[in-house]
Amino acid sequence: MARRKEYIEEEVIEKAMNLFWKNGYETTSMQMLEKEMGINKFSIYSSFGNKNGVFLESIKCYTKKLNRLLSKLKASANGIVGIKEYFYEFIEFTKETEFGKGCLVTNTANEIGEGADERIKKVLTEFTEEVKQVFANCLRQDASTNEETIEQQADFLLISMFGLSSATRIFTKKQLDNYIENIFKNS
Amino acid sequence: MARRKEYIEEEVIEKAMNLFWKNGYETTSMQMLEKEMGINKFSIYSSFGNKNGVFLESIKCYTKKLNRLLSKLKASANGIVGIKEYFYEFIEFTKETEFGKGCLVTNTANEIGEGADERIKKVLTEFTEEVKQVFANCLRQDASTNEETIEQQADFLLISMFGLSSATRIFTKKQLDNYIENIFKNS
DNA sequence: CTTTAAACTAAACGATAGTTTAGTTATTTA
DNA sequence: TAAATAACTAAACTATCGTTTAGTTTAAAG
Repeated sequence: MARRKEYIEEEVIEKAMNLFWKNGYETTSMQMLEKEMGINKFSIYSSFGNKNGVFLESIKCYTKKLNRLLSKLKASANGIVGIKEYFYEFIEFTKETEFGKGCLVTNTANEIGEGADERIKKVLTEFTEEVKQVFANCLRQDASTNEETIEQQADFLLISMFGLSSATRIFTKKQLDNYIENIFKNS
Repeated sequence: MARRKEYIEEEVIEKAMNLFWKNGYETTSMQMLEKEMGINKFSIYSSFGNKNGVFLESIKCYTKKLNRLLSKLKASANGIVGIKEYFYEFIEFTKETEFGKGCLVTNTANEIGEGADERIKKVLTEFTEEVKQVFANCLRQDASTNEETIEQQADFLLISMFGLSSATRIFTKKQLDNYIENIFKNS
């Protein structure tokens, strides 16, 4: 019975996501969000509750983006070679935006503490677990290995992803490529 | 010709370091520092200039701590096996404090952006480069390999350290051990 | 058209951020 | 022992934080 929103929530969240991605959670202020999202504080609060709410939706938006890469890996039947390709695509993905700010999920995992919003912690652990399962499924496509080995290899690749994410913030493309090659040396 | 300080700067910086280590730079406020360091804000500012100054000295204090582990590696002549031992000692080191907050250097590298204090960025890159050189020297102790390979292997190990640092915040001891074993599988 | 309620603007909120200052206490040294 | 000066305490400072509220505009529904 009343006025319609003049903005699309998915659109403004994408802009918020980019700001959080670039600056991290703490450094990003509501004023910065207001400016970047192009809407008033009132609108932000009525749509997302509070700053944590904006951040939560931003991470969901981010994981949705990353999930496009991940679905490609899910669909592939190239075993560990597919994972290697995913690693290369991942470093390209982190360069999609002009700033070299690693991976929002990893950045957040490194930034937040125990007191952090439970919903955010949940999204992070769930996404991390999902990535691990995708890796594990790929590994099962290759020569027969027992489940314990697969689990360990998947963990290894997952932690390697954390290193790669940090590395994209600091190291050169050449160093990143070299890192990936070393991970998959015996594959 | 006047009163003496009632605190030792090295001692209060160690306390500040623990707070930054636990909470990160942004989350740690001057009030928290005041309480933890046990001295007045005036004293903090007269000793360290500003919050950035406290943080800078905290990182220097941290790298000094880490350098004790590193000197052990420098002194060792066990080649890559020595590096592996260092990795294991490193995860123990991150558990020295009751909170599992990874490595302060890595945390900071993941938190700060372009606009960060140049002195802090300098300390981080210098320390990172030093670790890489120690790794490289160890690698030279082993079977003859050319300099390019050594450089690449050192980069690989350095990035692996970043992954391990993040991982200590999230993963179990078992998973960390498994990760290290995988890194050095073919050694 | 009029009613009605949601979405807008913009200003204000209290709390806390990092930093500085005024005034007091203490100790060295001449 | 007195003068000088650095370190102390505690309060105030301005700016900005995240959040809320009061008042206006807009458009859907009766």
